[in-house]
Amino acid sequence: MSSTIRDVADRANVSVATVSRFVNGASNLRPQTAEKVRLAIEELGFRPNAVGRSLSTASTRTLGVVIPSISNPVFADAVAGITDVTRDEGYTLMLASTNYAPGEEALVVGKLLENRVDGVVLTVADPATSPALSLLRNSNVPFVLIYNQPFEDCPTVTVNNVEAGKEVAEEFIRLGHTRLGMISGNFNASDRALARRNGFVFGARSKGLADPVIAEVDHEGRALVDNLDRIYSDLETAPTALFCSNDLLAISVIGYLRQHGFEVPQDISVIGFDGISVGSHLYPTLATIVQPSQEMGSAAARYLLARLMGKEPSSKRLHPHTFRNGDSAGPAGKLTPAASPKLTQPNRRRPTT
Amino acid sequence: MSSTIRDVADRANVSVATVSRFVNGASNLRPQTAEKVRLAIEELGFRPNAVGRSLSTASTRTLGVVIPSISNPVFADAVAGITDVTRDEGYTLMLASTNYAPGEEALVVGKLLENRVDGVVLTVADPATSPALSLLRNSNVPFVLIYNQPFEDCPTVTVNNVEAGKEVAEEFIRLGHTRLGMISGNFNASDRALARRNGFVFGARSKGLADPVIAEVDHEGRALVDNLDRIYSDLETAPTALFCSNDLLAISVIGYLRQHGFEVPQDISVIGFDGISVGSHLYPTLATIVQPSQEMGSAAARYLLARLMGKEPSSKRLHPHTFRNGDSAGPAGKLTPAASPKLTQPNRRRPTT
DNA sequence: ATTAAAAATGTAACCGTTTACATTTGCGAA
DNA sequence: TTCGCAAATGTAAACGGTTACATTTTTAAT
Repeated sequence: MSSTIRDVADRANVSVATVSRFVNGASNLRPQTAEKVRLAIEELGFRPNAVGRSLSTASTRTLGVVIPSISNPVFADAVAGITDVTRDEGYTLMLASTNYAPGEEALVVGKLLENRVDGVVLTVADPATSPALSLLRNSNVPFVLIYNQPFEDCPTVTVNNVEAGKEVAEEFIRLGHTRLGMISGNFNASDRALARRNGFVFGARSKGLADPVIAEVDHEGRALVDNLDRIYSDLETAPTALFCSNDLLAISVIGYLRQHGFEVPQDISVIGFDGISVGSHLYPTLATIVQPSQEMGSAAARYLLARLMGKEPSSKRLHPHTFRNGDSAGPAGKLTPAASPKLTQPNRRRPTT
Repeated sequence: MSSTIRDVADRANVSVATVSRFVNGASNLRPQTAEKVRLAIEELGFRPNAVGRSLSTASTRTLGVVIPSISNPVFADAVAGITDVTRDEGYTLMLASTNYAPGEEALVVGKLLENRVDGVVLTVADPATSPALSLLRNSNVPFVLIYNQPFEDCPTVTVNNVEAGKEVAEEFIRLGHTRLGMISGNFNASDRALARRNGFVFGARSKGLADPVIAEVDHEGRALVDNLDRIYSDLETAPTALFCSNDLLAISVIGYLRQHGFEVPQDISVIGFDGISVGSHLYPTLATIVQPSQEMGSAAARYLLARLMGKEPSSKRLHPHTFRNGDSAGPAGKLTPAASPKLTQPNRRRPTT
C-alpha cells in the first residue's frame, strides 16, 4: 500500500540513505538531490514508517499514560497538560485506564512496555503495593507518578495531601463544626485518599475534636447510600461537616444530602478535593482543595522528556494546592431531627425562588 | 537492556520460531519444549517487542483517537467508551487533541498515520473541508467520524443534530418564548454546531417566530462577554431563551447571565447540548440534549474493530438523543429593564436562603 | 525393526528504517 | 590537467519479531 523509503529512493534515483537523510533533515544534501527526493516523496505521498524507525533507533517517541479514569475531569485535565508538552516535542501519547482496579495496573503497564514507550506517566492505587511499579522499575523505562503519594525514590508529581486534609479540618473547625466526617473512595484504591484522611484526622485531633466518622465507598458509589443512611440515622451524633476525598464524590454526596432533606451548607457542610472546574458552577458552589492538574500533567511530561534527553531533573515535585471556598461549606448549624425532614422523604430539589 | 526472542531461544536451546510460537500461543509445541521456553522467558523477564512484531505483521494493534479537547467531558466520555472496547480486544490507544484548531487536524492525523495505527476515531471541525480527512481517505486506514455530521461516504457515529436543534426550539416555544437566541462555538470549528443552529432556526421559523439571534464565540470564550453585552444591551429585543451549542458553553453563559443580574430561568432560559453528567448538579440544573457519548465511543471502536477483522459493518450510525429537562429552562417571563439590574452591576451569585 | 505420515522444530528471508563505513563526486590548488 | 581533500552519496548490517518452507523427530502401523 503505502510506499517505503526504497520506493522513494528508486524513483529519485538515489539511495535509501539519502532519502533517510532528507527525511531527517540532514544538511549535507546537494540542493538538486534534495529536490529530487522531495519530488519523489510528494509524488508517492510517502510518509515515513515510525515502526521501522522505532525498531532501528530503539525509541518510539511515545509516552504512556496510565490513569484510573479519563471521565474524571481531574485526570482529563492532567492528560491535557501532558498533551500540551508532548505535542510540542513531537511525542505521541498512549493512553490507558485502569478503571480504579489495582489488578489492571500491571496489565496496562505491561502493554505499554511491550509497545516500548519511551516513558510513562501514571497514577496507581498505591505505589507501595503496585506490581505495575515493580514492572516499571525493573524495566528501566523512565516513569513518573502523578497524584500518588511520594514513595521511596520514585519521581512523583503531586500535592501535599496530608497538609491539605489538615487544612480542610481546620476550615471546618474555623466554621464552628465539632462533629466531622469523611466520605472517601476506597483507601486501598487510592493512597492519596488515605493521606488526605490522615491529615484530616490529624487536624481534628490536634484541635481536640473527636475522631471524624470515616466511611469508605467504592468507586461506583454503590456503598455510598448505605453508608450515608447509616451515618445520618442518628442526627444527634452525625457529622455536620463532611470532607469528601474527591470532587466527583462530593457531588454525589451533596446530591444524596439534598435528596434526603438536608440543606447544604445550613445543615451539613461539604468540602471536596481536586478543584475540577465545574465545581464553581454547582449548586451549591463546591468548596474544595484545588490541585493544579493541568500544570501537574505538564510538569510530569516535562520531567520525562528531560530525562529522555539525558538530563537528571529533580524528581520530586510538590505542587501548591489552594483552598477554594464555596457555598457548600458554611457555619455549623444545629443538626437536629426537628430541623430536617426524615430520611425517607426527599424534599424538593431546588429553592423555588 | 531488555531481552529479545533470540536471547530466549538461546537460553531454552530452541529456535526463535519456537519461541515465537510459544509467545503467540501456538498449540503444536511439545509440553517439555513449552516448559523450557516458559522458563527461559520467566528467567529473562522477556517481554515481546511490539515494535518488531508490528513491523513484521504490518499491524500495530493500535487505534488512533483525535478529539478537539480531552478536557471537555463529552469527549472524555467518548474516549472512555472507546477504551472499554479496545482494552477488551487487546488494542492500544493513541490519543491526540487538536485544541479546536482545524489546522492541527492534519498534523495529528499525519502523526498517527506515521505511527501506522490500524484505525482512527476522530472528530474534525468540518469533514467537508478537513485535510485530515483527505489524508485518511488516501491512506486506506479505516476511520470513523464521531460527533461530526454525516459526510459523503464517511462512516460516522453521531446524533441527529438538526432534529435535536429543532426540538430545542420547540421546547422553548412550548414554554412560551418568542424571542430566541443561540450562543454557539465557531461554526467553522464545528459542523455539528452549525447543524444544531440549522435545526434550531428551522424550528423557530416553522412556528412562525422571528429568526433567532445568533452569536458565535471562540472556544476560549473571549468573545462571549462582548457578544452577550451587545445582545443584552437592549432588553426590549433581547432573547428570553438561549440555546447553547454545548454544555460547557451553556455553563459559561449561565455564569455570565447570573453575574449580570439575570435570573435563570425566570428572566432567561438556557438549554445546552451534550448531556455531560455534571449538568444535573449545576445551579440551576442544566436542561440539555443528551448524547450517549460513551456508547457512541464504544460503537465507533466496535465499528473499526469489525472492519479490521474483515467485516463490512454498517457505516452510518445515528444514535438516539434525548432531551433532559432541567431548571435552566422555564416559562417565558417578562424581560424588561425594570425586571433586572443594569448590566454593569453584577448581583449576588446565589440566593441566600 | 522398518517405514510412512504426522507432528515438532529449525532456517532464513522479510518488514522499513537508521547509520557506520565505504565509495564516489566535486572542487580548488598546484 | 592532475591531485588531494572535503562533501555527498551509496552499501549493507543491524533492530526484533513472524512465517513459509525445509528439516528433523515422533508416532503408530506393519
